[in-house]
Amino acid sequence: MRVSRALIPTLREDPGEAETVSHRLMLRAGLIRKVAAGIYTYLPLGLRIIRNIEAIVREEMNRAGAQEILMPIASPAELWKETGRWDFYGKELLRFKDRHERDFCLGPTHEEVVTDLFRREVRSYRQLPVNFYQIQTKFRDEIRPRFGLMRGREFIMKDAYSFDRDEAGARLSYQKMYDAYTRIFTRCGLTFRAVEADTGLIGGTSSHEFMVLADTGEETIVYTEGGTYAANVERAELLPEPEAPPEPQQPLQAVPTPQASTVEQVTALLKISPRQLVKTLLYSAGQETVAVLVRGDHEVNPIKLARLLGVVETTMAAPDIVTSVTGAPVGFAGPIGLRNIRILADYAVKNVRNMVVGANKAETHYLNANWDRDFTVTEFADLRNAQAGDPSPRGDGPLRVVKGIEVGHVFMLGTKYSQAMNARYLDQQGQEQLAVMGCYGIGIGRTAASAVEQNHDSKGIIWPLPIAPFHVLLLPLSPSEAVTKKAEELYQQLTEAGVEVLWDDRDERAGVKFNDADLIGVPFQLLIGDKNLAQGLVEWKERKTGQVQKLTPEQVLALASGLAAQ
RNA sequence: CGGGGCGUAGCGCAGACUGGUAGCGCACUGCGUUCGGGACGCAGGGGUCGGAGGUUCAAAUCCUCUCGCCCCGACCA
Repeated sequence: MRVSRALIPTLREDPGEAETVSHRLMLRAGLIRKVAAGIYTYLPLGLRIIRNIEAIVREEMNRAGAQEILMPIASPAELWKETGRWDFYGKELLRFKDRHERDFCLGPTHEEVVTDLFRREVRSYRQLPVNFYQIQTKFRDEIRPRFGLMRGREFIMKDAYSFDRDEAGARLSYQKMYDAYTRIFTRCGLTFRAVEADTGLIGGTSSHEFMVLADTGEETIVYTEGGTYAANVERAELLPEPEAPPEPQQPLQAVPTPQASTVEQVTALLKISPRQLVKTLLYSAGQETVAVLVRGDHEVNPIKLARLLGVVETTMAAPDIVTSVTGAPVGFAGPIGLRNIRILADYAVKNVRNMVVGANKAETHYLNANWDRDFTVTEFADLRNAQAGDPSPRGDGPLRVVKGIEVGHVFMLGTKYSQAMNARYLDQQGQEQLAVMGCYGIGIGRTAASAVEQNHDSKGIIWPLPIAPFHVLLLPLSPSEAVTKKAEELYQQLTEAGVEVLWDDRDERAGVKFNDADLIGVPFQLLIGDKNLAQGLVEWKERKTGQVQKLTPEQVLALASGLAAQ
């Protein structure tokens, strides 16, 4: 491709709208342009990267035995009503009506549509297992789209759905996808980790997320040094702490804490450690309000709470509920004297003696409260987020914390959707059985953005070769006839040899070309200048290291052809 | 949805407080010179100042409403 004929609108300056590295660089390198919040056009270079990732995904999915199909973006409400997700999915599901006033939505995921296909077309155990996948545009009306392709509303996703005869089969299908994902992200040149995860809106019995490690990641993951345990912090399990030796119980005492309602303020005022304070948080779970006790230096995990209570979702209680339950303004809730409400406490609270708690009275806290003397805990449970230093549930050392970007997610669905939609097959005995499902997603655009997060320097992007928009960027450095002629010749020879070459044939000065080349991040630059050419040499420069080799055109041809063949 | 910020030429911004008919850099067009890390000269083109309404002799500027975009938050009582 010739730069002079292509739309590659690089920007000299950082666009004002972008903060994150990948967002900024993808705009500056002329890969994408925004159409609306979270909605982007892929320009020629950006699309080439997307297509490269898709090709790797496709190869590995096919290799794993999955069959490619393509489902529609619009789907009718009826299917979603069958599984209850028409109501359950909430505002993220973009709904609309057709001209006949029939309800439709833009598919955020395709369990309903694929399960409908399965129940209509697949009859026999002999046809199982099957795995259908597609690479398609999804729409999720995100609360807050951000960071360019990282969290878009419209985005390209590979989604796959497996159907098996039984749990054991489903586990095999799941493992195949897990292995395929490992190969895919490895081939894309990413540093990643598969972690245990929560199943969220998709549901199901268990899941793993594939996390690209990056400081800008929106997800927090915990893992152990030895690598035997890794989980999303939403999911990471914490075991009960060993019981601490008893301490003498001090008398309960109410103290004024004027202007101090947060943990920070109260601990500063009373000159105590946050570990000595126990927060009392009120949560709404459906109609019920519950009190949740966690140590001052810990955070409640609302997903764990919801799971314990057997509800879909828990939210912080509204201030008026807090006031009516505790009789005090927000900031002074405590467990002592709370009536008609379940009091759930995190395991760690059990070991806090003579704790500080809110007094259910404005600007007042209690000192020296003890759970076995002053109030009743309905249940101790794992209710908080793991943090660095917590013990691993596998007993293999302290947990460490890193940030990650979720690029892939695999789920064991069980029979959640087959049951709801009556997707059955006939087994060997002629009996109807529910298909056991799994589903598996990869964010294609997010994978591209993650690659930028992990591979860049101050000058721009450094694409891993397998997903790079081109293998080689050909840079004639002067407009002399000799240079122009040699560039044209090499362009043709390389292209014929199967090397993907971007030829910067613009009438620009060398500096401009160098800067754009570094920004776009094609892995290798082929420099043609008068001085070297006079000796029959050209330069081969690696973007990542800046290393330059002076080679003959023949050597370049051999080298580049070898790379392209990889 | 809550908080903060921003919409002025393709991009980055100034002008607004103190109202007087729009400017800078880059990019773009033409000609010439230049040519290995973002060249230079000369001559040009391009903006209903996000939109609507209002105040005023006069509005990018003041007031009201509205649309869009970005950032933080939406768990810590």
